[in-house]
Amino acid sequence: MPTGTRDRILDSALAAFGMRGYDATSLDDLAADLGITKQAILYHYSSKEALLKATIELAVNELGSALSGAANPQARGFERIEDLVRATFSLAARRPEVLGLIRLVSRQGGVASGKLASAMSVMLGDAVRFVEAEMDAGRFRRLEPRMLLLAVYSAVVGVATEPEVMRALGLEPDLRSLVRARRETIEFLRAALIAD
Amino acid sequence: MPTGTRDRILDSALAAFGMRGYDATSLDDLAADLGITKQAILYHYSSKEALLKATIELAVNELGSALSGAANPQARGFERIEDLVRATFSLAARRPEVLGLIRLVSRQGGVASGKLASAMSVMLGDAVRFVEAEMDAGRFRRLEPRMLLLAVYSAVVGVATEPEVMRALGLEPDLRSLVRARRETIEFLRAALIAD
DNA sequence: CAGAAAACTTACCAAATGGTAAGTATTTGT
DNA sequence: ACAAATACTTACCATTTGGTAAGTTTTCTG
Repeated sequence: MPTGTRDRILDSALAAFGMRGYDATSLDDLAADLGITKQAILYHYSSKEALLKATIELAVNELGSALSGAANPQARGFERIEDLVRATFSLAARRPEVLGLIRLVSRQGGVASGKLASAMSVMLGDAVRFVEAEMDAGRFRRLEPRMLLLAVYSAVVGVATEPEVMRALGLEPDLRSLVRARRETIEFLRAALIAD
Repeated sequence: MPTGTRDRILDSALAAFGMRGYDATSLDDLAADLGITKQAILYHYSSKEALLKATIELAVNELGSALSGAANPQARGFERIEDLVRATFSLAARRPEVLGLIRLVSRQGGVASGKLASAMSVMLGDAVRFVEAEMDAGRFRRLEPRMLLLAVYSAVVGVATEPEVMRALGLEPDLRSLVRARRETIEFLRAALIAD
């Protein structure tokens, strides 16, 4: 629970931007939800765009700490991937808005994508090195590491954040289905990654 | 090239909604691009929402015909998946707005998602039956068919439509990279799907 | 060729939106 | 105790937005 008004605004904005979209969320809506006036928001954040940047920063930090908290440096090979996928699904269940916002920005690009890109490329750089090392050790199938990561990222984030497609497949996007989706995604990735 | 004004509006709207987003596109913008007035748009489509529904219908049809045109009914096993992935990437290169719009709507849900969901569930139903048959024949690894499709769909559409993540990975989202992404995605799926 | 239907345009409008200016209450440092 | 910074609110405002009403031109039809 955030204490200060500033944090409450940030939290509410992250939820609204991540779930309903940036353009679809007005400052008046946000203010009404928080029981304050729009100008209180503009006091803490100089503009709507500045608020967006702050929410992106928060989302990237949350994703980063969720993943780094999960990544046991001892773990080798597929175990480590499994940990990361679990952490991603856990985040998707706990705070869907975080992945929602990251997806939104990473697709749209725009002003704030610079921050996201630079923060992501550190994480992705580590990931590339890990995958390369595993390939060299013969534990992972040899594929182009960056493309492989893109496919893995897309699959995991897509499964975790695509409720309408789940519905079209006749699956309700509730917690039980999400757990099954996680299990199946891990099996899918296991099959794709592990060298024979 | 569309001839009538009505078709030109639809085409332009699909491009704008799919690439920049629904809320981010105003009817005035659209009208200015087309060299007509906003009221000309509202003459052909009763409201912005009605226009959105029409663009979704068009996008679903384009995706449908791209996929059904690619799916050689003779093809069995992974060949068929390969054809579909190629067709999806080809569509992503030719008309990125089509996949963009579908992704947008499938994530956002909202009013128009009903149309999309019903159109998609036919295609997905066929896909589920195909995957199940291949599993029964022992050609595909046995996984939960619907979850498998969700993962495959997410991976393919994600790779094909996530330019910012590609950039974060140090890959320029140009045609050459897209071709490589396609090849790597196919290899990735081959490894994941084909039974030992 | 008349008239009516189709395909627009010009003229408005009410509501919503992001943002500014100025005032007020509250906390804080000295 | 007092000034100054902090944390707001009330009052506006220009612009944009989707949409309506009514008029005008073009095209089809009998």
